[in-house]
Amino acid sequence: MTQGRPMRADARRNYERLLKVAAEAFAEHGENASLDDIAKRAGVGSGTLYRHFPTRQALLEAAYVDRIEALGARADELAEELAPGEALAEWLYELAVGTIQVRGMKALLGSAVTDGGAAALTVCGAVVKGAVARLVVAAQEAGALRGDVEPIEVLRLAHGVASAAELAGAGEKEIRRYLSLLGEGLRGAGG
Amino acid sequence: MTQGRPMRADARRNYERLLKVAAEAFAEHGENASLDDIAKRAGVGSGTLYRHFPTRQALLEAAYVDRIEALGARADELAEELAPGEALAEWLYELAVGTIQVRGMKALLGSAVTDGGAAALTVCGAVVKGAVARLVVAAQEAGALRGDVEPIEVLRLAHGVASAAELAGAGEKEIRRYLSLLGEGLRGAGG
DNA sequence: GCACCAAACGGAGACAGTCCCCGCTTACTG
DNA sequence: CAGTAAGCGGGGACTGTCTCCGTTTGGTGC
Repeated sequence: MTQGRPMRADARRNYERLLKVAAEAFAEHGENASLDDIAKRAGVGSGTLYRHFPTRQALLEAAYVDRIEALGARADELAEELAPGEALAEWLYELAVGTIQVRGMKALLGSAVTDGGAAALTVCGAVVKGAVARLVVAAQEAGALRGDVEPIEVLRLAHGVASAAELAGAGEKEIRRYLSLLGEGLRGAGG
Repeated sequence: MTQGRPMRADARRNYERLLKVAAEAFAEHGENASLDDIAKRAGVGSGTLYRHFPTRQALLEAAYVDRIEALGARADELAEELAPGEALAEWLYELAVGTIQVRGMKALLGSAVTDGGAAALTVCGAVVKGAVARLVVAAQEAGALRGDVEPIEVLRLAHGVASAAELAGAGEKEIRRYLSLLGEGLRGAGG
C-alpha cells in the first residue's frame, strides 16, 4: 500500500536531505522555521520541498517520526521495568520533556491529540495514542489510576501540563513537579 | 504618570475605533488576525495602528483589558458568595471559558503567566495574578487547597488544562471535567 | 552505449502579512 | 487666524507561503 514504483534515486536523496535539514531547522527556530529556508539549506528548490511535504505539518511529522516511534517503544520498556503506575508517570514525564525541549514537537503532538479531523489519522497520533492506551489500562487495572478517565484524556492533560511547565521556565524540575501535582490533585492539604 | 498632555481629539477617536475593531477581528479570526486589515477596517493607515500599539501583544492587551478587569472583579464577587475552595474552582472555570471561547485571549493570558520578561509587567498579568493570589490564599487557609502550591502555579496549570480542554473540543462540559480532574488528581480509584 | 519519457527539479512570481519612514494634514494654542 | 508640533496614512522594503511550468535527469528497453 505504500509504493507503486520505488522512488527515483535523486528524489530519495532530496527527501532524506530535507528531513535532516528540517529537523535541525525546527530544533533551532521552532515550529515556524521558514520552509523556503529549509529548502534552500537542503540545496533544493521550494517546489521540491512542497512536492514531498505538502504541508508544514507533514514535514514536521516526517522529521520527528523516528523520535515518536522511540517514544512508543519506550512505553513497552517502561511497562516491563516498573510498576504500572510508575511506568505511566515516567512515560508522561519523558513525553513532556520531548514536548518542550524538542522545539517543534509541541505542535506535532498537540495536533495528534485533537478531537477528530485529519490529524487523528497520522502515524504520530496513532503511535502515541497506542502507547498511552497500554500504559493507562495497565495502571487502571493495578488501581494506580482512577478508572473513569480515557487514555486520550490523560494524554491531553499531560500535554496541557507540559505547556504549563513551559510557561514556568521548562526545567526538568518544573515538569516533574507539575506532573506530580496533576497526579495527586490540587485539593486537600499538603505543605 | 499616565498623561503629560491629554491626547488630541482625533488621536483618541482613532484609538477607540482601533480597539473596537481589533476586539471584533481577534474574536473572528483568532490572535493572528491581520493587523493591516484591522487598520483598514478602522479607517486608518497602518502607521497609525503601529504608533498606538507597537506590538500585536499590546493591541491584544488593550482590546481585552476590560474583560480581564471584569474577571478580576468577579474574583471578589465569588469570594463573597462561595466557600473559598468553591470560589477558586468557579473562578478558574470562568477563566478557562474565557481563555478558550474568546479567541485571542489565550495568547494574552499565556504571556501573562510566563516566568519573567516584559510580559510580566502588563496590566492583564497584574490583574489576573492578583485575583488568583487572593483566591488561592483563602482556599489554602480554609484547607481546601494544598498549601505547597504557589498562586502562579495554579494559574499556569489552569491555563494548561484549558488548552487540554480545547484540544478535546472545548465544550463547557470538557472544561469542567478537566478542571475537576486537576483538582482531584489522576491517582487512585474513581470510576 | 543510446534514445526516450515520465518523474522530478527549481526558481520565478503572485500573494499576503509586518512594520517603518517621512511628507502632508490638522487640532490645539495664544 | 496664524504657527506648530502631534498625528496621520499609505507607499514600499522585507519576509514568508505556495504554485506553476519550462527544463533537467534517472531509469528502462533496445
